[in-house]
Amino acid sequence: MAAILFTPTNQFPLKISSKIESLSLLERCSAMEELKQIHAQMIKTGLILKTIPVSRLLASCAISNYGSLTYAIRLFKAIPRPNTFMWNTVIRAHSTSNNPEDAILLYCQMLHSSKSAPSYNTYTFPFLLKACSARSSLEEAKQIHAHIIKNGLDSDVYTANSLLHVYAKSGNLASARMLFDRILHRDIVTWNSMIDGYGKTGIVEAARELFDQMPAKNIISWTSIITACTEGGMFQEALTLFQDMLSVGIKPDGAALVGVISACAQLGALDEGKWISTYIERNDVQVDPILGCSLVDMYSKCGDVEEALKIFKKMNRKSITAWTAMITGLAIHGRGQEALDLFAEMEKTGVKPNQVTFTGLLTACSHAGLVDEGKSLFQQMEKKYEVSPSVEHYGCMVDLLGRAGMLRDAEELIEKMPIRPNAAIWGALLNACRIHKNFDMGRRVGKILIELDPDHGGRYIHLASIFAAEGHWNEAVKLRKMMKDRGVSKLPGCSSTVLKGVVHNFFAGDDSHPLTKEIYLEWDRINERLREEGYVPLTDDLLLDLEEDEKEKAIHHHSEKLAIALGLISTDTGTTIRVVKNLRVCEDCHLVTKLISRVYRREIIVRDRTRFHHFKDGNCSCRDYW
DNA sequence: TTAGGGTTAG
Repeated sequence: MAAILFTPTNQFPLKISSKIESLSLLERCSAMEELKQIHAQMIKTGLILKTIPVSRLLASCAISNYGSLTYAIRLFKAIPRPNTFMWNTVIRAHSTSNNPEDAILLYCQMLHSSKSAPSYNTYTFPFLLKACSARSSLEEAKQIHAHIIKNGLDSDVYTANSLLHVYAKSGNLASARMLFDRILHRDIVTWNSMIDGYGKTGIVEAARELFDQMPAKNIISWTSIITACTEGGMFQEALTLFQDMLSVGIKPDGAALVGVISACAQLGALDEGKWISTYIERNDVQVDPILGCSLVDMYSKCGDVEEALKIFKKMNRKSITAWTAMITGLAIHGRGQEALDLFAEMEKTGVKPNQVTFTGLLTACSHAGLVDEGKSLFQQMEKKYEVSPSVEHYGCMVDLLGRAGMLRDAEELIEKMPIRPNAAIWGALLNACRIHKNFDMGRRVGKILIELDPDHGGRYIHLASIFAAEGHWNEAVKLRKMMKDRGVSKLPGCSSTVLKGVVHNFFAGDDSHPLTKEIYLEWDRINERLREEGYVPLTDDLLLDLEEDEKEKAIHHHSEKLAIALGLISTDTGTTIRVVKNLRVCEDCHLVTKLISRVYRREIIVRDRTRFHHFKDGNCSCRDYW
């Protein structure tokens, strides 16, 4: 008589009467509770002793998205003589688990369990190598490679691809390339692994060359090259490749979109980011936790924090990464209190903060001047949350105290910190000395920094500007000479603005733009109009020993001013102008942008190296605290 | 059976 099944979902036929039926039921199963019932019925009917049904049951338990590895292992242990398929199934399940090392242990057990004949087959090694890849264990991969050669399985394309992947992922590109050249019948996976491995190690040009040579490309090839460009800082190329991908008719999925969304985030390309957002909605692309997180990050970094919040609130599953991205987003917009409120909300949901979350939180406190809150978080992070402060967290604290004018406290923290302070820590203190015009401390810190970071031009400039501000021109000139003698150059300031999908980059005094004449003429008009409003250029930041009018000329050709001037002549009245700058905005540019926002009635959003400035009606969201 | 995706101080 057929067994009766009672399922919570009632989606099942109510009986198992044959081997075929058990297989069909397993295929339709979608929850562990259902699987357990099938298991029970299989025991009752004796089907559990049949190889194929028990193999399928084991696979459902071990590999399906609703399964349970613990349950699978119990089942596996009860099987008297597991065959190769069953061994492979449990090895495979462990390779993607939290304990991939167990896959290797199982392989050893497998070898011992069958001494007479080899129990592995070509399916075994890809899983094992995946486990090595997850553990970043090149040594184990090499040992497995030896087994593969010994057993003559190295010509199997799956095995060869897996080996290639593990070598490429671990940065062992010479071995990966050797394997690649030896594989006679390369398939698309061979090519993709190679592109992804050359991309991950930062050799984007080589990845691009391979990509162009590929006989046929699929969505993973495109994703790999787009992601490689984004990770290698070639954001515009990532955007162009994305357009190429669309034009050849490849429909992007979530993973492909993440790469290009990140490129938009880095570029501050809001319109392109919005276009992708709309694409996701119109094409019903599933917004999984990773895609959602990258959208939140993109909207925050493109200056639209409200949209970031909307997306964040809509996300069903909020990972710690998503919470952190949102907290950091609020932080860089100076919305410190909201960042802290969001953290409190996160705690209620039981999500545990990590090191990056605390970096975001301390940044939030720093940019909003929330000194007590920052101090308290810093004290609690180790005691309450078991997250040890890293050099980044000390950096945030030095910045927080320093910006707030508590220079001595900041210096004391550096003296007491258990980790060796790096250049960034001293850099934060030097910046605070500059803001609060503490020249004595500034000189001291500047000298430490130049010793610690002798190739960083910004350090010399910082210290020289402190000397200059004090009127010590000789010392400032000496530093400039030192820089020149040592062959150190300063990272040039660069601002960009995106207009109709095209990125326009400007350096200070740049005359390479096709509209350069119009841009400089526009600046002259702006200058005249602002002076009528009482604008007096702030040249204090300049270290150059120049006459006042020369200083003004230098300051008026700063990259952000050129980008804003282009924005004013190229966009309609009332359009928000968005600029991204690689360095900190100078005092004069900050003042000018505030005035432009009032006089020209334009919202201007500037993202500088550390944060956002929203200029509107003559004010800036940073409240001049930056 | 093998290949692609997210958050980080100054």
